[in-house]
Amino acid sequence: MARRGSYAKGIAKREEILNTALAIVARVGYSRATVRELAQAVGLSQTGLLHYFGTKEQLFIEILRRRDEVDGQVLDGVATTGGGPLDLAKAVTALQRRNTQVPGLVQLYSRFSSEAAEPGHPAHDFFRDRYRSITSGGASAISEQQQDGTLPADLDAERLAVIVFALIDGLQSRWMYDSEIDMADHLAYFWSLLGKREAAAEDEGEQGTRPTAPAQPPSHTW
Amino acid sequence: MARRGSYAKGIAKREEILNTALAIVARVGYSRATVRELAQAVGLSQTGLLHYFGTKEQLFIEILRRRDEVDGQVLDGVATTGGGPLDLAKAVTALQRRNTQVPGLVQLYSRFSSEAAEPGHPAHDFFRDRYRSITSGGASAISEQQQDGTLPADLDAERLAVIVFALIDGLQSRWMYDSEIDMADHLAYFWSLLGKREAAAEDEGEQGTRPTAPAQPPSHTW
DNA sequence: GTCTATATATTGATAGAC
DNA sequence: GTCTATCAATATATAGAC
Repeated sequence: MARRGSYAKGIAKREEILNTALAIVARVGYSRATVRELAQAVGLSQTGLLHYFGTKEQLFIEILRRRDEVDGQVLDGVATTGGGPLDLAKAVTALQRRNTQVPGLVQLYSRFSSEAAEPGHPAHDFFRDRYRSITSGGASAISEQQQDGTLPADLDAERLAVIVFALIDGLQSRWMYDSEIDMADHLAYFWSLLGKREAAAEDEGEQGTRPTAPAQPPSHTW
Repeated sequence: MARRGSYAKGIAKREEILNTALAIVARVGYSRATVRELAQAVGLSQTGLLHYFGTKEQLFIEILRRRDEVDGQVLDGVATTGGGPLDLAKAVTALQRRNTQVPGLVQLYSRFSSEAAEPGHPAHDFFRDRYRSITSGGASAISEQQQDGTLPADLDAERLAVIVFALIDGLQSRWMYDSEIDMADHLAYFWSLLGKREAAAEDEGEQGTRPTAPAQPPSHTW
């Protein structure tokens, strides 16, 4: 993109828009999140908003990217076992619990990803890459935990990673129809079925956001 | 609905439309499955098609109902262990393998169900009820297998049922982005993690449609 | 029952002024 | 950078003839 005018200001405004849009979508969901509606919510005209993102799809992609970033930061503070490897069970369970608070985002993800499944869709590559990324990241985490002894060594890390993230998606789809079902609880139960488990079991009840380790460990960007 | 004119003929035509539409959608997917397109495919005008189903949503609901019926019939011939209870692992694995052959239907299900997650959507109740139905059916099957000894007795049948069907949905979402991943294989692997397993393991390789038992057992309509 | 023609409603995108 | 005004593309639904 050509940089003219106040470059820094443009970025800042973009950030501001993104954060607001993220909050709006989280509340009103996908259907009402038209470009017009979003523009109005951030105090811009439709054209003004599109000026920053070009198309609706690009805007939504950026929203989801931002969400992933935020989630990654949350993970850093909650899912590392005292400087050890990422505790995947703890991580995904925490994120799933978090999702309960932002139904609109869950809906955005569900609908947008299902639409973009079509090969020619502008967001197709984004989701494809994201899937691969989280799967490979998840598989790595599992492998580390296996060496660590916190997960059984005979598990197929790659296949398990695919299964875990598929389960997460599926639970969200289900939850949208029945908010009574506890996504985090089901996820924790799944981990408990894997045999040996350290952290997954202790994460049953409340949604306490106790900062286990306020250190500054590596950022898990997926 | 008021019955006038040839009632039987109306039903027959409806059936014919449904079967054709099912095949069309299975091939072209959701986006191209507009009422117009579907109407043309069955040799009717848009209005002519809508005459039978009222709205697009109703049409799609009926298509999915029909699909479930067909799937249920398939199950009857493949997933019963010699007159015993339904082998859930075998059943869902077989269905998942079947889904590989009808990408358009997988897409229809994914997109339509994500759209209908919105509370006011015409198809919301259909999916809600369907989820409940398959979950309760799945939980029953698991319970029976536990008594039967083909599944560990300490499993939480209800929670496991939710997990299984969520996993199925999630694998489909993933598969649309990466048709290389073997849904049935991952599903089978999941079952293998549950400890004791009888039938799930033998279902690894090919997609042979050998009719294990050509009997006429009870129909599993979920 | 089925068709033609049309109404209606949305929405994302663009042109061009300021 | 931002806005007003407008375009253009769908797609569903309906009116009314045959």
